[in-house]
Amino acid sequence: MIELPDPGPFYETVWLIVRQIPQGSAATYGQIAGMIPPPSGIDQEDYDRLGPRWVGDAMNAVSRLDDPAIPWHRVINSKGGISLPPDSPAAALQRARLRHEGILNDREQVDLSACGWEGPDAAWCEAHGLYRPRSLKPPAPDGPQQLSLF
DNA sequence: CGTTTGACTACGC
DNA sequence: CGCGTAGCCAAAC
Repeated sequence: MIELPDPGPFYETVWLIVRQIPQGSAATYGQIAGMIPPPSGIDQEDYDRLGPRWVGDAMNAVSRLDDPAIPWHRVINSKGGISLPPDSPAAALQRARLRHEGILNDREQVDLSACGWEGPDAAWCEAHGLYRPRSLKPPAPDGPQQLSLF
């Protein structure tokens, strides 16, 4: 099934991470990139800029592999939206899967503050030489916010 | 083998 | 808050 000659360690690492995203959660390209140390020879500064795009490349490659073990649909952009061309079949599939998991709101976006992935546990990250991801949820300046409903 | 494009983001209006 | 832009590398053409 895998026809790509050698996707490279970076892609493999991306796929490894994406496999950890649980049903009902979503991660962003930048978030995933931020978990991976810069490939050798790449400045941190450059990597911050390019990493998210490479993650996108890895997702593009995965759709060609069509590996059901990699929940690529749970990877979205920093705005909580789908980055595929809206009219493409792949986008339709992603929308359908996200909707099926109940995390796509009426504006066809994922509320990252509610469904944003918090990442694997620290032990897992350390075991794989990865960083813990930054949280996608809004900063809590002073402990858990009281939900002021009234 | 040169050109074009893109599954990104941060930033400015 | 939505839309346009720059920057930048690797794939895809």
